[in-house]
Amino acid sequence: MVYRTTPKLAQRKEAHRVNLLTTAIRLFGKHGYHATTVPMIVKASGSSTGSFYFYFRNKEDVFAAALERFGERIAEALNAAIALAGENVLQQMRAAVETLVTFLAENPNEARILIVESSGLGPRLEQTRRGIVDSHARSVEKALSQLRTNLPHLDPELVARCWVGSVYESVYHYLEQPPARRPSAKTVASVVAEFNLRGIGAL
Amino acid sequence: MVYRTTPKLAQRKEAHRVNLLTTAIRLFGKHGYHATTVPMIVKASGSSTGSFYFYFRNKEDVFAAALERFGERIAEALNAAIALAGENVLQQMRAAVETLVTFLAENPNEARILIVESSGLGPRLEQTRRGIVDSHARSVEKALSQLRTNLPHLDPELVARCWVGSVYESVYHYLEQPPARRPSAKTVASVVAEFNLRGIGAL
Amino acid sequence: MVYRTTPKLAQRKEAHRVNLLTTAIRLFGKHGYHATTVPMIVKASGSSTGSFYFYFRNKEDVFAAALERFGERIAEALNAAIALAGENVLQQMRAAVETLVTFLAENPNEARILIVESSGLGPRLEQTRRGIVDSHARSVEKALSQLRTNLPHLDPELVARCWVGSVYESVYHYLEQPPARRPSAKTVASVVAEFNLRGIGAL
Amino acid sequence: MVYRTTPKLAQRKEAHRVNLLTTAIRLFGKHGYHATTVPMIVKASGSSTGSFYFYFRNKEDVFAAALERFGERIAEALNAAIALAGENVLQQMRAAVETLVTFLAENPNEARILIVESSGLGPRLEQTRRGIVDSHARSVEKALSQLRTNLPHLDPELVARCWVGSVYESVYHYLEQPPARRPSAKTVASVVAEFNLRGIGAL
DNA sequence: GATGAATGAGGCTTCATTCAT
DNA sequence: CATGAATGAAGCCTCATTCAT
Repeated sequence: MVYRTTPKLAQRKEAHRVNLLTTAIRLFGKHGYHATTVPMIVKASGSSTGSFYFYFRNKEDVFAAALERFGERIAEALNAAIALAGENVLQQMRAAVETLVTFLAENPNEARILIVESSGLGPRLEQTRRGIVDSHARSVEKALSQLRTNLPHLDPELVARCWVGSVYESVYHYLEQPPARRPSAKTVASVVAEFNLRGIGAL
Repeated sequence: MVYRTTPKLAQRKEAHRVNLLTTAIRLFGKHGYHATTVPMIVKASGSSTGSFYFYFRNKEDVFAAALERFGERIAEALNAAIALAGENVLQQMRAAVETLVTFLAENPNEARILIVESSGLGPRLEQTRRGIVDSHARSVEKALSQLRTNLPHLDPELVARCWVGSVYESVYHYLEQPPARRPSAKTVASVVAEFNLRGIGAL
Repeated sequence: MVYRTTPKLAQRKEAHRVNLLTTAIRLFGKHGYHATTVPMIVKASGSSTGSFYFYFRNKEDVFAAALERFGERIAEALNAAIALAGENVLQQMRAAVETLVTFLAENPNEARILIVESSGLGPRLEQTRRGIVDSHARSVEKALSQLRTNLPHLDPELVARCWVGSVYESVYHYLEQPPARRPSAKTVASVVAEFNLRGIGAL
Repeated sequence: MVYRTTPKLAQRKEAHRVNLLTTAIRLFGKHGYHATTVPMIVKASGSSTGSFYFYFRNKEDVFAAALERFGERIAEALNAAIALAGENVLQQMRAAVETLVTFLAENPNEARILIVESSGLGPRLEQTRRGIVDSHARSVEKALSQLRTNLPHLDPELVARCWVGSVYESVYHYLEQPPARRPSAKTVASVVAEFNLRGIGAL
């Protein structure tokens, strides 16, 4: 990782950091947290141990960074989709589920990190994961509260978990299948959305 | 681990093995797979390293054994519950969800092992986990096929995943809460069952 | 470090531990604390990293063990010498100084560890060192209190430090000289004893 | 480290160097040689890594510079004190001890560097330390030679070591005490002087 | 069968130092 | 001259596993 050209320093730094981070995500997604070693990341990214620890406090830190960044990207995607879906809350919910499924399916490495690898890694990462999952859950809860008038009453917190759980497990299962056997992400998305909307009694 | 009495050898052996396994489950459930070391298991069970490796091929092996045993117990519990529920498929499905949720909630260590810790541990354990999850999914698929006549058509494989995902995530969330804040397992079970039955259009 | 013979297990363990410790002392004495690495100790003793950490918690721990053991040996030597010196406190003091100097000179590695290498190594080791030095100082203080009748009054704590400092620095200097140039340890011992006894006004 | 004014270049450079050196001394005195890292010095002084290595060959080099500078300052202080003490060699010796003790006590960081931290750091620094200690010892030897007529004969080299050792250890001990418990530096100085003058039989 | 001492590969991390800008 | 990003050697330590007793 030697930059002989002359983009501005800040750019080079950012590029270096991103390069490390991207590589890390790929490897974490492929081998999992524990099986991915710092030397592996360093080698695969063409950087050096020193640089790694210059940009990240430690291994946990890159993982958290990957998770956080992914959380932000998900939030952006969801917000955009919801905005596009107009005023109708039902349309918004459907859009949200479909976007989430699609987005996860399109980012398999990150999805694996979030869904599969981020559990059981100690408090800090559990915390970060929780942050993301909870934010999904809260969106659902919020939408639910706007719909509740004529819906059967179910504990919204729990329903939100069901919602999130069904999305994650579907995507997990989807990603585990050999690409040849996979249905289109669109299909998965719409089935899951349907299931969930029915689940709350909205269809 | 000193056996002064002289029951038959086979019994002593089995007791020793079970003792190690039980201790391992507890520790895996509490600290997770990686944070639980063989010395920890050995010390906590009052056994010895040598015995550990006499009864289990390696660390992965105990974990797999724990997982498999738990899978069997779940299957037993589900079968019993379904048998009790009579002929009505819908009743059976509800009984299945409620039993699963309750059973997981009542065995938090094992549940954590299954839901939280068994992901991202390499092919073999992933396989074992898959076996269990898939068996749940297949039960759901089967029930679905008996109901399908008048249900909206949704890919049964996928629906089964939604079903399983909502159960696992609910229980995960349930277990993460401080006992004081937890609703009763019964409540959770019935909400999840309701959600899932609605999800397939059966309510 | 493979023991194929069959002395009792406890003996083998002790021998292994002592072997490690002795090697460590030699290397610490020769290269100092920081320049001595665990791999060096392991290699030189024909043991293994694992064994090292089986017998000692960490590098600091061996050093402390070396220091403590040496402290005990010094105390034993001093007590024996004082006992031999009879009732006369003055004789005892002289015997103490001479024994200390001689003992240090005869155990150059340990002496270096105590005098040269054990400063500035963090609280725990500083503590251990202090323990030894303080015990010397206290012996001096005690003797002083038994003599004080007709001595000029000087703060005993301080005088004790002067006493210890002069011994240590003399030995340090002695050990730094090429063996050829060294006077006999006896000579050094008696000069230092004389100086110190005069220092307190006892001669 | 930004210089907006424009004093002559040489002055700026010198100021920069001194700033680094001063900071280094403070940190070395506080944390010790090994626990003080170049980044620490650089950050604390508001300079940069590059500058550090512009002004000093390496970490050892700053330490040596600190030691040397301190050695010079001690020598100056001693010479001044001796000059002030007049012709009487005994007075000179007393003045020397008292000045040394006081000076060390007044410069605790540097004193720690000299007494505590400069041992066991490899040949070069050992050498530098030796230079300073030896110069003290030689002063004592010289004074001794002027007094010897009516003194009991003791190997002057050794006596000089006792002398230095008692000063260092006293100051070491003095500095280790919490400021609240410390007697005045003056007191310490005079006790040590008394002890040492008696030690050579001059009182 | 039971024991636990012994092993060593390999992980994570620090930090002195260099050099391009 | 000043800066600080980049480097990588090397240290400490853990832990799954083996095997002699």
